[in-house]
Amino acid sequence: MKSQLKRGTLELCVLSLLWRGDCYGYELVNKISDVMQITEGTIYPLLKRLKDNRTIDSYIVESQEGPPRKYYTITDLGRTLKEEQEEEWYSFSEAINKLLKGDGTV
Amino acid sequence: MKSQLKRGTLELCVLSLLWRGDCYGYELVNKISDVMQITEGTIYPLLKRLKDNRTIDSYIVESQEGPPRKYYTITDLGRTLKEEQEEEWYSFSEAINKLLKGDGTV
DNA sequence: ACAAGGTACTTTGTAATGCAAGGTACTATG
DNA sequence: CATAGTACCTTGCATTACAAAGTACCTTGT
Repeated sequence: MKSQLKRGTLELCVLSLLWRGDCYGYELVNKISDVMQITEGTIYPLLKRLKDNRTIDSYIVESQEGPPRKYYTITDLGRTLKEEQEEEWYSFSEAINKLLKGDGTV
Repeated sequence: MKSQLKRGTLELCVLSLLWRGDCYGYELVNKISDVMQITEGTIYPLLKRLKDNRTIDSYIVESQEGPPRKYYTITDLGRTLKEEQEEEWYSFSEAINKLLKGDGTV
């Protein structure tokens, strides 16, 4: 059940992290799982969707500590989407908070 | 896409409204759609799930202004779940906000 | 009486997506 | 060489918001 809450926000989380700097997939998994429980099975398909979308792009970097890393970088389109989704998130979460508190609005 | 955000929170919204007093389905649709766009096709199946769950219960009341209304009332189990989900929502939304703002945590 | 519109409920099917589970392959360490 | 850690990817399932369509009742205007 809890997993349902993540829907729609995970994409924003990824865009937000990439907005601050390129990351590879495994790194994103680690960073995000500090904040909420997720696994690779969630992130890799999401990254693929975002790449198909042209929201992000990728490039390979060799590593001496293991297999090569696929770094992701946010595109201009991605930046636009990130701004939009951030707006949406804030207004949505405020609406929920308002409803939960039962301010006159409802 | 926006619809994805609602996942997991709609149930909490319904429980929260019923926590404050019994409502019939159509009334819930109207109250919630003040805050976010939803339709009957979303609420009625949800109410059915919650009833199967024993989270809520229902009773029929005749109406002079149209067809009889099916009022829903929250059960003790429902109250417990509402408290839990409310907690979850607050901690989840704060975690997202923290990630979006890029506080040291990530 | 009858059409139109609002109230109220229900069901069916579809799309989106988080996640478990399984797989590949490389490097370093014991 | 076995194990563990890093890093990637794919398949299939479960959940759930929602469009669409249908039923049935009451009120109001003509």
